Amino acid sequence: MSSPSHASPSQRQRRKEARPQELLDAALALFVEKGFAATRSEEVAARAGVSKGTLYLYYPSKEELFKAVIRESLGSKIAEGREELDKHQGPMAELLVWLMQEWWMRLGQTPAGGIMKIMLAEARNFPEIAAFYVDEVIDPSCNMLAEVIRRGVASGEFRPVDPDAAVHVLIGPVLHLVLHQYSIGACGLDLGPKKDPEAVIALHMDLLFKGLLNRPDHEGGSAAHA
Amino acid sequence: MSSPSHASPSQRQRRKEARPQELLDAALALFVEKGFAATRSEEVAARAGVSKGTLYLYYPSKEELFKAVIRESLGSKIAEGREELDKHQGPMAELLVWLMQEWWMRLGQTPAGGIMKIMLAEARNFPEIAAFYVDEVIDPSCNMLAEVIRRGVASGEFRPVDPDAAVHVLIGPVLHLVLHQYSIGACGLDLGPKKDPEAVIALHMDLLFKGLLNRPDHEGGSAAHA
Amino acid sequence: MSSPSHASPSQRQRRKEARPQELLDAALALFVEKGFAATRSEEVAARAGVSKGTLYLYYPSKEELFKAVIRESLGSKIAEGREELDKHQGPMAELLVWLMQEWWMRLGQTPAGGIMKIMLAEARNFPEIAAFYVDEVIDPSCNMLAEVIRRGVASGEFRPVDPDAAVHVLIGPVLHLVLHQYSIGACGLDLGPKKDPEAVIALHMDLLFKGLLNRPDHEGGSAAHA
Amino acid sequence: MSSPSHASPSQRQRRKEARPQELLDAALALFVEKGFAATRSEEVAARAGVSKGTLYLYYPSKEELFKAVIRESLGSKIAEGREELDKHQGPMAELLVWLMQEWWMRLGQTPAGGIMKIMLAEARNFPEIAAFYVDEVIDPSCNMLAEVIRRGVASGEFRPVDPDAAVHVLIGPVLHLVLHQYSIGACGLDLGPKKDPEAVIALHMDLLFKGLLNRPDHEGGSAAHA
DNA sequence: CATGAATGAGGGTTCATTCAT
DNA sequence: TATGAATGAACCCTCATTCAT
Repeated sequence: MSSPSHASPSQRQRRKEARPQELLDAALALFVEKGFAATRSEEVAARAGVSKGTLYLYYPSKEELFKAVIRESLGSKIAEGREELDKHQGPMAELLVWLMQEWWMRLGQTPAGGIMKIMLAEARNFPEIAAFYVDEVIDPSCNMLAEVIRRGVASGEFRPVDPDAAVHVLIGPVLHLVLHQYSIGACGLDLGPKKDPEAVIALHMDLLFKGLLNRPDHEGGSAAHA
Repeated sequence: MSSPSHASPSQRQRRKEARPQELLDAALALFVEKGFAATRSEEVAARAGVSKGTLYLYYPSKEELFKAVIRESLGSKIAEGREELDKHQGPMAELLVWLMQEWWMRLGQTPAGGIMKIMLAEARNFPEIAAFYVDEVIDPSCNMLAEVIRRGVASGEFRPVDPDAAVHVLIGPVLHLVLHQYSIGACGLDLGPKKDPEAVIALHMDLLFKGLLNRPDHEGGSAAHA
Repeated sequence: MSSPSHASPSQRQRRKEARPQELLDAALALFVEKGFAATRSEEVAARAGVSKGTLYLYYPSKEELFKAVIRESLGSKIAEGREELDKHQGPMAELLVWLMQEWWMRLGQTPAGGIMKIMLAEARNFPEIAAFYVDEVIDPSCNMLAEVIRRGVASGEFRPVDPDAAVHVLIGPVLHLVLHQYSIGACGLDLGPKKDPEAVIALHMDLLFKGLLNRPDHEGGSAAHA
Repeated sequence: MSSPSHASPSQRQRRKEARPQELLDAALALFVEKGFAATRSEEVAARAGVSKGTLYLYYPSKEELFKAVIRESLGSKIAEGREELDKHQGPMAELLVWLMQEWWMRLGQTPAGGIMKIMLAEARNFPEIAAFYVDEVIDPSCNMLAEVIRRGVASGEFRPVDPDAAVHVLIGPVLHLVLHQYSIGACGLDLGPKKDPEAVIALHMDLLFKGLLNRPDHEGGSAAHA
């Protein structure tokens, strides 16, 4: 599937349609690992099992390849969350938990999450791509989450907070986990707490809803993760 | 301050000792702005007001310069917080607020915060630096914050939570703001909510302590998500 | 005529025999327009309505294609002038005028004239072709013209001049017009005098025969192109 | 002086100012010999005795180098002829002879003449340069020669001819000789008549003034070059 | 110490040529 | 026979690094 050299010659024709995807996969993996600038286009080609020149049959330049990687990886992932929001019926808190977990699984567990790291590292060198990323990924995501907060506040489920600011509190820890995983976390260092990201997310939700302060009033301290 | 070439001869002597620091400052600013790979060593020299060759009198290679920048920027910024922890008397919540605000001011408002972005981008290409960063920055910071949580829990101020996991919830939003500021936020795009980072931090603290859920002040526990 | 890809299947059979010529035509046009090195072989194929690979079925390399273009374009255009010389009866001056006009029409008005430009540009890179060109085109042409001069001198029609040197005076202006037309003249710049090449040739003949100097003696100053 | 490698190391500093000229000379020679496209920039550098990178310290691209070659070679050669025209007193015929001979010596005997060949070959690929060449070289030259003709006609020395058209007749043979010399003439072929370009020019002048036709009437047929 | 001219390995990209279909 | 995907050698240009001054 991703074996370097050309395996049997009879497969060539069949590969033709898979090539773009194979190249995108290779590029994503390497860009995440080494950064965009530090990845040589020949490496991408080699990882996809083709020669340098072949890469340029499918993408006219390294930068266009980068854009294609972003489009392909993030393009459709946004609309899905939106749909969930629209069809959800129960309390917003439930939806938020589901969204956070889903996000972690989609970004934290797949190389697509590494794109965030790339964007952070290269945004200033590629303003055009940064703008694309903001328009296609960041803005829709934030808007959707803000809408969840807004509805919760409107229904009285949530305290009255600024939805836009709350979104960043919401996002922060998950983003942190994702970014960490693809940079320092990938260095082979043994980082105690990051061993269990799901637990962090669970606690994040628990704290978000109930707060950190002890409330002697009623609940006798149902903390998460004893 | 940054006048290139030859100023008055008397100033030169004075400069000589400042050179290493001037070079590190220049390098830090550029690495943060453009990334390590995309910064040309000649640019660094020019920004420090010296010639290309001079740079190599102080640092044997671009990579060593990079390491020096990181080392220099990270050194000993940690101890201060530790002291504050030891001498603090009031509730831990107060200390946490002070620490978050302090952190934002020190990282968000100074170029040193850009180091986080650099580390994120280059950690995998410089594992030794990453290890250094973990040992000198991440671990101490996390340990200190964990200690704050731990004390709060012990005193009954906080609910019983896993301190290590809580640290990441705590850190996430601030880190997010800092990283954003040095990458996408620097692209000139207009990003609504990020216009007021202090408000985000304030809300972060508010939510952290009191939770998002509406609590009719005594009510029988409307906790979300058991 | 130049419809690419697959026309009707019946036309294809017919085309097969025309292919070599179509390829040569396409190559000639492009070599004249852009030069040999700057013309991509795929362009030649595309202009001939075939694929890149097909070109190599007919010509083993771009260089061989170039040689074939030259050979094909130059073949046997010389003999005709020769015949004219042999059967001509009147004064040599008349013949010269006819030859010059004929030459201009054949070279100046057809893409074949561009070959001269190509030869000039590429002769040193393709010495064998240059030799071929000298043998097949330059020498016969010059010899024929020299013969015209020689006869004119022998019959007393012309002053006694060195025929070989005279040939170059004869050729110069026409060559100049042809070359210009295919290089600078094709750049869209507005070049006053070159708007009327025929007038230049007419004047060339007039000057050649009667000279530029005013001769009060007898003929009452029959200048060309008042 | 033009020995490839770096001779003695002490000369380096001294060479610095000579470098641009050395590079231009090398580039001119190679462009004339092989054409612009077919000359590798590394070849130019090697011929100038420097490395590839050094070339780019002086000229930002191969194309800019090309432009510099043209400017440097042709820039000032035009005005000089003009001066001669202004201060000349005797008959225009004398001036024309002088100009033609001068031109041949300046273009035919120096590599600068090869630029004409380059322009011919590359004009269509570099319209900007072609425009420059027309403005700076062709137009001034033609205008000057037309002026000579015009004065001769006005004074009665010459027959009434169209000056602009006459210029092309005048130029043609010289141009032909120059171009030939740098293309086919440089292939090592033995080309009889071209062995003596000065003779061709002399005959060109003789024919131009007196014409080719035998004129029994007055002067007893003083032909040039028996 | 400081300079900046010079180097040359290396990276992105092109394109003549091949070959499986 | 025709195709066009694939190759890989070259080419232009950059830039980290060196070194003579």
